Amino acid sequence: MIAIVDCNNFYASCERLFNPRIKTRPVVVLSNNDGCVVARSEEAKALGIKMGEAAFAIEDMLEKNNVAVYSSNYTLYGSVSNRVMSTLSRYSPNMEIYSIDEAFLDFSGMKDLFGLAADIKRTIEQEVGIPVSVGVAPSKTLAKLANRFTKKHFRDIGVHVLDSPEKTIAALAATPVEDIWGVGAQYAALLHKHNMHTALDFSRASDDWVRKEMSVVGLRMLHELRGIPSIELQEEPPPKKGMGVSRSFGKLLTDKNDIREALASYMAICGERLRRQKSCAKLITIFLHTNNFRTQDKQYYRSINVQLPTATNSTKELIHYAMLGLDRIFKPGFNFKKVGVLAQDLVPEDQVQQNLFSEADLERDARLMKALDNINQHFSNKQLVRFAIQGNGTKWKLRQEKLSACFTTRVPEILKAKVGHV
DNA sequence: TCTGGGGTCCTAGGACCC
DNA sequence: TCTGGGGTCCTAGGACCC
Repeated sequence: MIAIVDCNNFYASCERLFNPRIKTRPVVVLSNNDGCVVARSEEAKALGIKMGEAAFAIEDMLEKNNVAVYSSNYTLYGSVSNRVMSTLSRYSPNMEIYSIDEAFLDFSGMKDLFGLAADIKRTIEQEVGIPVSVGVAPSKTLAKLANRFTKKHFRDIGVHVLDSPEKTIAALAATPVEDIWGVGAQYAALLHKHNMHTALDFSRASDDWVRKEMSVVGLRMLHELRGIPSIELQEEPPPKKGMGVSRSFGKLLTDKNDIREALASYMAICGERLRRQKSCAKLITIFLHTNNFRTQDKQYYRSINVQLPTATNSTKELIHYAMLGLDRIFKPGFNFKKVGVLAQDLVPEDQVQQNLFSEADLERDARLMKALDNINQHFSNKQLVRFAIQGNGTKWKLRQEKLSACFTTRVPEILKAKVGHV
């Protein structure tokens, strides 16, 4: 049996954790750039605020309903996540951290699964202060389904175990196809078109039809819903195949120099992440595009691959080649919204084929990067030390107007408690 | 004026080789 | 009038997840 533990409204719950004053107010957290809603408390959901809704479109409504609005504070959420995960790891030797707010636990061979799940819920809420829900079932997909089922129908219990055919069928029948893990808008439309509306309907579809219409991905889902585990628990996260950094600009940009600054800064972040996981990239992809929500604007989307002569994770080298790429795809006369970079063909740092002629440079570069990382790390990854080309971000940087403090990671921002007189 | 970012996996089709 | 077939690698695009 497999359990999935999922933090309820995670980002919103994190904001509440350090700000008791918003315990009873509706809370929403916005995406990067304060663009759209990415997390909502129950009260916010009850107001009809949708996931992904554009913030500017509901501004008045948020104010009228006294909604507490926050910019995303990933440093804070990451550190709360670490606490949740370390508590969870006490409950099973085999665990997969699936996302910032979810983990699968292997419950095979364990007894009293309901009691165990209930204990997890109680403990996380007491020790970390984040509400969670737990679903337990024979497969990951059914565990996710059990989790959603309890959230919808038994929220106050927050724990559900599918340990009998009767309970499984009841949960399948109560779950619309679009709520199945792995079914998005396209597959949901397809299933409805063929008269399958609940997970139970889908679980009774024929293998051949599903294979043909939904590929092997659909087939795997189908088997999982029938209780045959087909998606394994992944304890070690597999090495990343690529890593990308991109951001929408705080405002539209037309000037190539501004875009160069932004791209250099994203490349620097990417380089830092590469060094942290001790990888080098052999290929980088640069892309640049306009805002396709603005129908009044001419649209432009281009990307380009730049093969690096030697795999590298030196910010200096990476920026150099990123700029060459940008030179080839930049075109004046457009309102640009976003630029980004993907580092691909990653190889372990210690397996890089070195170019015979540049070893001295490589070593010097590596020392420079190490010094730079040390300093920046000390200042909570704020990229205090930058290359000149990165500029200061005044033209393109994100809007983050409602950022909460880094309560858990920056000493000056640790929560202060006042005790005694008012 | 304002609509996120970072990933994964799968498939189809083209290029190329023998 | 005829115009192979199979394997591999690459890329673009689609679908999904949180």
